This record gives sequence, C-alpha cells and structure tokens, in this order.
Amino acid sequence: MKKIPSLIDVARRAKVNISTVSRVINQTGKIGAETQERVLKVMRELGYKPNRVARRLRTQAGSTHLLGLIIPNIQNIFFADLARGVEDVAYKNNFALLLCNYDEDEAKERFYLDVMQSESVDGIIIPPIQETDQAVLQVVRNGTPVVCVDRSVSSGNLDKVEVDNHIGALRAVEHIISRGHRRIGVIGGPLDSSTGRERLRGYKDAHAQAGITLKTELIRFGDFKQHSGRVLAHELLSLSDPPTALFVCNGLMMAGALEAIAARGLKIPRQVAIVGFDELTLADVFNPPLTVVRQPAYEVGKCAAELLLKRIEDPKRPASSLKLLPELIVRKSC
Amino acid sequence: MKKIPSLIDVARRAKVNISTVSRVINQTGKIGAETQERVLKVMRELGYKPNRVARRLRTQAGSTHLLGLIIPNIQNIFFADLARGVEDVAYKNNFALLLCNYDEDEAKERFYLDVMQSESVDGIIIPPIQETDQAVLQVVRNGTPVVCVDRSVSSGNLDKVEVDNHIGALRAVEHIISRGHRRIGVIGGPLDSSTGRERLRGYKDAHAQAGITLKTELIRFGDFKQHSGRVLAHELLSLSDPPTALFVCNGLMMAGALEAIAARGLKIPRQVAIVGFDELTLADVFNPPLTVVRQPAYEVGKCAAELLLKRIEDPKRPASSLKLLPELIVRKSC
DNA sequence: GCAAACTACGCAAACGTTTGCGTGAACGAC
DNA sequence: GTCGTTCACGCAAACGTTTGCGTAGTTTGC
Repeated sequence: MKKIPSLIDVARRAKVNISTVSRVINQTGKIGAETQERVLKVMRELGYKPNRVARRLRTQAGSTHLLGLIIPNIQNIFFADLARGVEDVAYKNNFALLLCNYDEDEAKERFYLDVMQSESVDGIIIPPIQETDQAVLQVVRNGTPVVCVDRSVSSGNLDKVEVDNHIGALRAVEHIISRGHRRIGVIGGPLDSSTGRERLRGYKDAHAQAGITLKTELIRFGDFKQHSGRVLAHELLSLSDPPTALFVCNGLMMAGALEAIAARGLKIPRQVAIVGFDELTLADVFNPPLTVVRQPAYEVGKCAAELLLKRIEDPKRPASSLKLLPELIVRKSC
Repeated sequence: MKKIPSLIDVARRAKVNISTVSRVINQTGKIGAETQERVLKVMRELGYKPNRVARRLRTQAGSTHLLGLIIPNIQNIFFADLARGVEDVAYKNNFALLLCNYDEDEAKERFYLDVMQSESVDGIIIPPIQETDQAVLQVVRNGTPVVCVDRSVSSGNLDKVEVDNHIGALRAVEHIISRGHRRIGVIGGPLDSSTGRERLRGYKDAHAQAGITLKTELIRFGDFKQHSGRVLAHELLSLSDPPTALFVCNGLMMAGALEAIAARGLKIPRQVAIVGFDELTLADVFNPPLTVVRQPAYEVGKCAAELLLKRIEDPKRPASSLKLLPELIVRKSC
C-alpha cells in the first residue's frame, strides 16, 4: 500500500521544479543534458509512472491516449475481431481502450456515450444504432472525433469504414444461382439497418441479373440473432414449395438455420444448399464445409482506428469513407 | 463544439457555491429543499454531466466507477463470454470497463497493468499470465483490488474465481472410457498454466480409476491455439497404434484437431471419437454434434465482477475463492 | 564591449471535482 | 434573554498534471 510517486516526489528528489520533470517526460522545451539525466535516473529509481487521469484533466483533447469503442455485443465474433483490430493499432500507438457493449439498446448507447465524453476520450469508434443517430451526432457536435463502423450514419461528413455488403450479398447469391438454384430463400436482417438493407439489395440484384422474379414468400427478416435464424429457416422449409437454397445474412442466424436443417434431418447441399454471411469458427471443418462470405472484421477495426488516430492528430482533415471488400469463400454447402 | 458545462456553470446559474452543487449531486450533506430543487433544475437545463476524470483525480479510490479487465484475447470465445459477464454487472452498477488484450505477452500485461493503475481504476480482473505473477502482486501491494479468474495465482489471499478444471476433465475422460475406449490421446495445454495442469490431472485420474496405464506417447502438449491442435492431432493419428479417442483441452485446439481429422477423412466417432473442452459455436449442429465440457464462462465473469465490487466496497473483507462447475454435454462425437 | 537573443529552468495558474472547516441564522432549552 | 445546537451553505485546499510567462545566466552578433 505504498504511495505511488508523483511528479512532486520526482522533482524533490532531483532538486528541480515539477515543470522541469514534466518537460523531460514530454520532451517539450529545452532541458540541459545533465539535468535530464538526473531526472530520468530519479524516475527510474522511484518507478515513476505518469498519472493518466491528471494528464487527461489538464489537457482537453488529443493527448489523453484513450480510445472508446462501443459495440453491440462482444460475443458476436464479428465484433470481437473488429475490437481486436482496433485494440492492436491502439496498443501500437500507446492508446488504451474503453470498451462497452450496448446491446442494440438506445439507453445503454446513450449512457456509454456520456461515459466516453465524461472520460475525455480522444475519440470514439461505434456502429451507430440508427441511421440518424442523434446521440452520436451530439457527440461529434461537442467536438469529439468519431468514426462509424459497419453501419453508416446518414448525416454527412463523418469518417466511416464499412464492408461492401451489397457486393458481398450479390456475389453470394450469384454463386447460388450459378449452381442452378432458382428458388432461393433469404433470411435477412432488419431493414432499418444499412447492413440488412444492403445485403437484401444484393440478393435482389442477383435475381434481377439472372432474370429470376422475386417471390415474396421466400424473403424473411430476422434480427441478426440465432433464434430468429432457426425459426425463419423452419418457416421457409415448411413452405409447400420450399426453397432449394438458403442465403442467411449473418453468422448467428446462420447457426440458427443450421440447427433447423439438422432438426429436420435435411442433407446439405443435396436437399438444401446454404450460404451464410460471416465466417464461423468451425465453418471449414463442418460437414459439409460451409460456403460463406467472409467479412474483413479485423481490418475494419484496424482501418477505423487508424482513421480515428489521424483525425485526432488533425481534426480538420476532410472525412474519408472506406468500403472494404468481403470475400466469398466457396466450400461445399453450395 | 460548444463548451461542456461544469460545476461552476451550474453554480453560477443557480447562484450557489460549487460545493453545494457537488453535494446535491452526491447527496452528501444537508441541503435545503428549495435550493436542491433549483440546482437540479439548472442541471437539467444545462444538461450537466459530471466529469469523471476530475472526480477520479480528486477521490483516490473506490468511487471512480471504472473497472479494468485484462484478458489474453477477446477473439477467444471463452474470454468474450467472460468479458460479457463482467460487463453486465459493471453496467448494472454504473461502472465502465477498461478492456485490454495482453496476448500472453508479459510486456503487454505489464503495460496494461500500468495503464490501469495510472487510470485509477477501482479494481482489476485478470487471468494472471503466470502462477507467480510479480506484476499483479505488485499491483495488489499498491492497494488496488484484484480478482484473478480462470487461472490461479500462487500467492495467498487473492479473490479468485475459476472453473473446476480437474473435475471437468475427469468427467470427460470417464465418459470416453465408459464408451469402451482404452487408447485415449490427449492434446493438453501448457503445464505452467494451472488450467493445463488440472485438465491433465483429470485425464490421468480417470485412467487411474479405470486401471488403465498411461501411455506417454498419447500425451501431447499444445499452446491452446488452433494451430497446435491441428499438428498434434496429426501426430497422434499418425502413430502406428493410434488412439481411438481424443480429448482436446480447449476450444481452439479442438477446432484444429477437427481440421486434422477432416483432412484425413476420418469418421467421427467410428474411426476416432473426440471430446473437447469449451463449447463451440456450431458444436450442436456439427456432424456429428460435438461432445464437450462447457465452461460457465459468462458466470465466471459475473462472479468475478461481483466479488470485485464487494471488495471495493470493503477492502478488508477476507479473500474468497470460487470454483464453478463445468458441465459435460454429451452429444454424438463420443 | 554591449545589446540582443537564446538557454535552462522556476513560478503559478488552470483543469473540474470533493471535502474539511468555518460561519451566520434559526431554533430549542433553561 | 442567553447559550448551545443544528441547519444550510460558502471558502479554499487538494488531487497530479501541463503550460504560458518570467528571469537569471550564457552566448551571439557586430
């Protein structure tokens, strides 16, 4: 329970003013070589570590070395990968990370946004809960750098990095069609999310390209959670004229759909083919191995963090918008 | 870019001293009903949010409402679940969470421990990298509450919550033996981790109980990562007298082992049975569904956070040590 | 050889809180 | 009517930094 040394302790021991110590730490201002040496020595002896809280309090923005990341759920592997991406670049630049799960709950999102501001983070990475997310817009109005990931936010000039959901879905469904399928069921995401909408658009465009007319009974909307994947797959497969292939718009719903297929004892891909959005842990050793479109989640996080750091350094730089390409991994399920 | 209101702004507008405002916020001290009303009104008008940084700076410990969580890798679903557990109880108690991945890298662990202290977190949850983890011992010596999870730390009286790895492994291997197997290969974890050791002990004890003598060539040690699972499974299956069943000591290595089995075109469980440690995303819809021992990761995180909060409230309470029971989920892979 | 410029460092304010102490007013007891 | 108590609130220090300004002492320019 020994006292943690502060600037004052170092200063006293080195017989200089605290401002001098501060300056050798931050390498700002002119310091005599000899003094510098002495201060550094004392710092080592005392095991001095700068107090980040005090530093944050003093300097308003840009040097707190703390980033905020607010995601729906860390248990979703997509966001875990993404988080890992931002963490890695944060660590490389000596930033720490404040991480929160908001669970698609607006109150929680608001709470955590408040916390972040109140913690004086240098910047925030967030997949906005809504297209027009007043809470995050308020934050950027307060002057905190924000970059949006995964989903877009309607209002203008924010940095953002997304994956090209349209092209991903398009390629996936094109592939399904190229395998000869004409009745393709889709388990989509919520239409009020850009991801849900874009993936559905890919599905539709692929049909249009191939001259296949859409059947509304084959189009179902889930909530990106496992449960909805299961029940919607059951619904689709219970149709009097069931689809011969399924396109499932995220990883968790994919797991649910596979449950339904297993429960019905259907053989993949003979009785029903399937391709999912998002890579899954055992996808490549599944029987049969699962055809999926892999999202570059780690890269999304990495790019977002890099963008954020750039903006922190230069708050006036024009907003940039990245769109990363997903990759269709063709295995045996379709 | 408007100025964020501070205590001073509220005080001025309500025509009181800042200390009064502080007192109505914290509900400490006597305040006149009328004054209180006025101050609250002004706070609402201005949208005042207390500055957590200043608060943390002023009060030394116990009320910063910030918890630290340092884990090996958030991409490991076990730790993601665990993290979710602590996050949930943190949120319920209005705590925020500082999350870091240390990647089994001692330098990173040290860096993040420094950050945590420097951020004046109220407490830290960590799976110590070593049995005798000097860095974390130093932290508790400095007076920061710490609870260890998953792995134990040798030195005395720390709060900790683990899962009973011995009983988990014992039950698993008992089950394998009950299926008639006598040559059981094990892909274990590093022996310098308590988890690795305890699971191996379970494996051995199950053999002893059944009167089966251990064959050293059937015992291999990985590093809990996917790659080692694959190569060790290949090694075991290449033996002139290969095992008829495999016990794999964590989830990632399980995925690797399944890769190896798939590559060799072996049928589970006919040609080789397998049971793993850790539940996996598609385990229940795998073909065949995977028999695993499920660790209560979420509960571990939950309990750890609750323990930590208790200790923060009362730093002198005796250390408690929880051991949660894992669950053998028998499916079809053995 | 002297003004100007620079070097190396100290002084003190400021960041937004919390909190011990002080104090005037109201109040109850006698 | 006096005195002690309680109430409601103000004053100012403190937490550990950063940083603009000031200032001795030294160097440079000519």
